[in-house]
Amino acid sequence: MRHKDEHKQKAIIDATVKLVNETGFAAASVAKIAREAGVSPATLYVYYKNKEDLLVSTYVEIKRKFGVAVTREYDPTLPIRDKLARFWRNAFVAIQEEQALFQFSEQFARTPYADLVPPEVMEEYFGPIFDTLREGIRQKIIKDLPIEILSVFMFQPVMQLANPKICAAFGKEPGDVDLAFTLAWDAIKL
Amino acid sequence: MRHKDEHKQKAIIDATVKLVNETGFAAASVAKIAREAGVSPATLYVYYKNKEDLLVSTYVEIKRKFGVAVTREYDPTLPIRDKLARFWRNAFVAIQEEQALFQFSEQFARTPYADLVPPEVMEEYFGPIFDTLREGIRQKIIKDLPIEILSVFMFQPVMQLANPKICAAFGKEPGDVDLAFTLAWDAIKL
Amino acid sequence: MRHKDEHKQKAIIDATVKLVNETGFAAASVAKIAREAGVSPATLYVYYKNKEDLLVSTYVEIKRKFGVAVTREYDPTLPIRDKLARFWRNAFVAIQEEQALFQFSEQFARTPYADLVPPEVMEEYFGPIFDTLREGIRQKIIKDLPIEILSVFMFQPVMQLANPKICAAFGKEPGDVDLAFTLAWDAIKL
Amino acid sequence: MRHKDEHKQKAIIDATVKLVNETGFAAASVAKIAREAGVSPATLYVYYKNKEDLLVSTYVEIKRKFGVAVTREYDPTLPIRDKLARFWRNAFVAIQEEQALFQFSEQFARTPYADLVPPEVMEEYFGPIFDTLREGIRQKIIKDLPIEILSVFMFQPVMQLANPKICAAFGKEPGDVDLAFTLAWDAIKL
DNA sequence: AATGAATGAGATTTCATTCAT
DNA sequence: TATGAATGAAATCTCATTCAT
Repeated sequence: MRHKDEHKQKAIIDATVKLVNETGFAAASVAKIAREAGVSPATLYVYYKNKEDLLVSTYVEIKRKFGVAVTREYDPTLPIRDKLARFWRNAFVAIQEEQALFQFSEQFARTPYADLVPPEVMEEYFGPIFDTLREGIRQKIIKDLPIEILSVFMFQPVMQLANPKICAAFGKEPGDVDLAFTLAWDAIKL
Repeated sequence: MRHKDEHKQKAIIDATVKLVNETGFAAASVAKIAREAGVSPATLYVYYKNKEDLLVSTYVEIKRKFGVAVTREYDPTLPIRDKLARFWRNAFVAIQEEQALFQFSEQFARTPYADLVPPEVMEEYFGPIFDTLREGIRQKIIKDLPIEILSVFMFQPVMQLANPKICAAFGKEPGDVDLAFTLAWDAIKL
Repeated sequence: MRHKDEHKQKAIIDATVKLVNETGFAAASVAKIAREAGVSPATLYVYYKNKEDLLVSTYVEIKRKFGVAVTREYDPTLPIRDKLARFWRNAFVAIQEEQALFQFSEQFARTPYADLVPPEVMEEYFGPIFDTLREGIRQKIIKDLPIEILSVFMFQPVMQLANPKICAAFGKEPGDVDLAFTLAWDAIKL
Repeated sequence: MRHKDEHKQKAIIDATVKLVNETGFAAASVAKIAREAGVSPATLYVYYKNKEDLLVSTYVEIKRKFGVAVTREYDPTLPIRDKLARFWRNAFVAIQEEQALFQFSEQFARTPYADLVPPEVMEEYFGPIFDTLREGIRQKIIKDLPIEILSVFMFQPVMQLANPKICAAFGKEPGDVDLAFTLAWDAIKL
């Protein structure tokens, strides 16, 4: 018997991301995704239970990738501010480098589909960030507020800044990222 | 598509928002929207040219409503910080009060459909906000950065904070909103 | 608005019966039925909720027709034997005249679909037959056995005899039917 | 398709019968049958040419089994009535013991597939029964009618009586079967 | 012999829209 | 204006079967 073809798996995910980004969730049909991926629509059902499974799995996989990218080179010995700065810069770079994946995840996250993803999954991928914020609070460096709220001020802006559709002007000059981080930091620091 | 039966018009918009929120754009079919609104599918085409027109019009209408709500009681004589604080609070209250409309607009905005809406429309609704930021820069009260970037730090967080799915803990206590505004202000103030 | 087209309704039922008889339940697809009926597959779903509804409704309708035909000219004053003879002859004629409908119902009845039909429906259509058998028992003309068992001996044979595939030789000669009824009567009479 | 793995062969037949009985011919797909049997869909094609072959072979095999069961302990020296009584009782017991196989064969026999089975095959399995009826006619013990018609009156009822779905009340008491045979015998005896 | 992967063809059903009233 | 009927096109998914191992 044959083995599952890793190449096909990747082609399907890429096609899904591309089509959803270009045409939206509503118009991204299984047939079109399959054609884009160069496989038969039936083949898609060898890899995924159904369309929902395809979309949710793709989302989770993307979130995992970003989780890895953002927490890359995590150094627990750094000062709080530097740790957060690294996460911030990592996030900015990752989003810039994988615009398509990011756009997909942003679109997906606003969809009712998103409720199907268990929250533990997300928690796992971004744990170090939350830990760092908690540590900052304990050390009285960061304002004593719920983690979700601090996260919103710290990381929501970077997601917009890295999106050239929204902030075309941003990120071209060296120093832009450090400057923007300062704003985020100013928001949450004590 | 004007002045036919206002009551039916509203029923259709409400049904559209409800269905898109609950089932997503892909599953919100004309037939289901019509059933939810208590009219025939054909009736829908009396009010809107086609499905795209229905969705885009609904979005623009929602944005208009939020524009009005956010810039309500605009007082040009107030200090910069107080003007922004009012926008902020208005936004928070408006989102809280019209969760469904807000959710729809968030979902819609990430859709390729959103590109069909001319940017001037948005500019018109939220003009006073941009003016205020520009004025703050001139007065050297706010950091001298592109308006889009300041907007991101100032208003992106409130959109998340007002969403109980993301920040369940927020907004229950009096003072929450003022406190949160302080964070946003700290980010952009000089 | 338009009205539902009785002609189309009938065309769909006829097409269903024809295709199921000729190709079996498995091969009788909605598309083929629609084509045979001269309507769009989508139109079929205006009249029936889904394929199962189409098949079950068709079956119930056929049973109703046969119920009417078998109990036609029911005369409560006749002797038991004559009443049963009339049911018997009616059944034979009805089956002969509507071979296709009968074949469909026979095939359907052996299908798991048949369990979806509530038994009261059948009871209603064939009530007079059961009443007559009960009366015969009371009058000590018929063997005192459960109605189902008597029914089996009385009416199962006629269903086979009227089927030319099984009994090609039967029913050509006048007197065949009366003769065959005698066998059924001999089985259940005291 | 002979003598590979008898165990697998049996598993496939059992799965076929089970699925056809529970979900009908239309829904009994090769994939589901294979899963139920615990083999790969491809394996099925080692044993049978195609799906049709699987179904027809299963039917013929079941008919063979019932033929053997019904004519078991055939004693040519017995009187006509006793020979038929034995066939009758054998049939009743066989159907009762192999409800699933019987249900499958009943369902299959009404299907257009059934026309693919050459009639000689059936004749071979049930030959002794037909011989006995012919003998009875010759001895002027049984009514002089075509064999098919006598068969219908003699054996159609037992097929229904042994089906608990139709005759739930029947067969529980000792003597039920003998009593019922009397009815069948009364129908055809001179 | 046995199998999981792969697929073209086709299944059922729903879609957005128009028609006739 | 308002609508239920009607439909071609397209949706998702499963089918029986073959392939490569």
